[in-house]
Amino acid sequence: MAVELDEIDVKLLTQLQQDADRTNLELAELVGLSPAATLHRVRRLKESGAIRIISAQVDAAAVGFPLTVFMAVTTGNARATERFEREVQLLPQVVAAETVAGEMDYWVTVVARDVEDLEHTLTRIATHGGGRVVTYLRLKQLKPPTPLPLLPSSTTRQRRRG
Amino acid sequence: MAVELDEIDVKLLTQLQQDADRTNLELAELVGLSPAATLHRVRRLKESGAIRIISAQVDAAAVGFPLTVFMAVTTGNARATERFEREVQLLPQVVAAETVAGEMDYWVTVVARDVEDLEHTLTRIATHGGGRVVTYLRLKQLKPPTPLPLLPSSTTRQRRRG
DNA sequence: GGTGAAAGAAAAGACTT
DNA sequence: AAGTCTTTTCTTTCACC
Repeated sequence: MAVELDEIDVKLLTQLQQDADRTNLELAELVGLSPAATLHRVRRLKESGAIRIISAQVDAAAVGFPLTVFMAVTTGNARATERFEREVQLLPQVVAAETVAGEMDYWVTVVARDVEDLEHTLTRIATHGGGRVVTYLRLKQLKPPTPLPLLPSSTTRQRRRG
Repeated sequence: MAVELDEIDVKLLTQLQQDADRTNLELAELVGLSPAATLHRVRRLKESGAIRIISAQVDAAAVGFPLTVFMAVTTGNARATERFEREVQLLPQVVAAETVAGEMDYWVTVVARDVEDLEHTLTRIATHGGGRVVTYLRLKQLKPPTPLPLLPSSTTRQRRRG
């Protein structure tokens, strides 16, 4: 919790997570601040690292990747782990990967143009350090990415539940 | 594959996925086009649905959510499924959820301020339709979200592998 | 940290190729 | 579709509160 947020910061972050494709003027109006102050705030949020990047969310299916597969992966020994981590970085079809603690060791997101493409990527992973591999074919978004349930940093510890 | 892309579209989408916080002028220079043409292209990509939204990627840990947990969930009967889907929509700590085909039925992303907060959310899910629930605590990003490995839509079917 | 105004930059539109 | 030019609008900075 490195960054302190007041109510306006929370509003700004919530708005920007939903749609960052707005002019500073619109944003200022939305949060009830002057354009100049809004600009300052947003810059501060970027510099502080609260906002990592602004990026375009591309519809994978619309641009030729109708298949998205999530994979839970375990690796055996240190050698396999190393191979696996390298392979994940190299394969462009792997669009995200996380290290996790639990029943499995990694969570990997793969996109594919077709079943053949998919099979190729899964095989590569299975034969490059992947031990147990469980795959899940993404069917649909039940809840699309939602803004974080932010709260202002109160001096007296905040606590609220949804 | 609803949207046809040429080489410049691919460049634009790749750039915008990495950083959409640039002026149209900079973007135009990057892809080697005039500002007006670039503006047209980007608008077209938004209208066609290739670009879903432009959004701020917020660092959850930096703004008070040090814990991210992925959950694989199965629901039993139709009644449990309905309860579960409703709960997922209601809980603000659930920041994303997907329907998947495979060993489990859902993939859910949860953020939490602390272990207590997390326990609360996991219990809510487990007691609202969640059948078998497997949780994975996110440790670190192995491969941060990467642009899709886009290719221009050639008339003769394109095919390339990484 | 905020406001308001003025200068500079970028986006939007019309026209040409 | 793309380039250039002009108009309109937004962004940015600065002086002040």
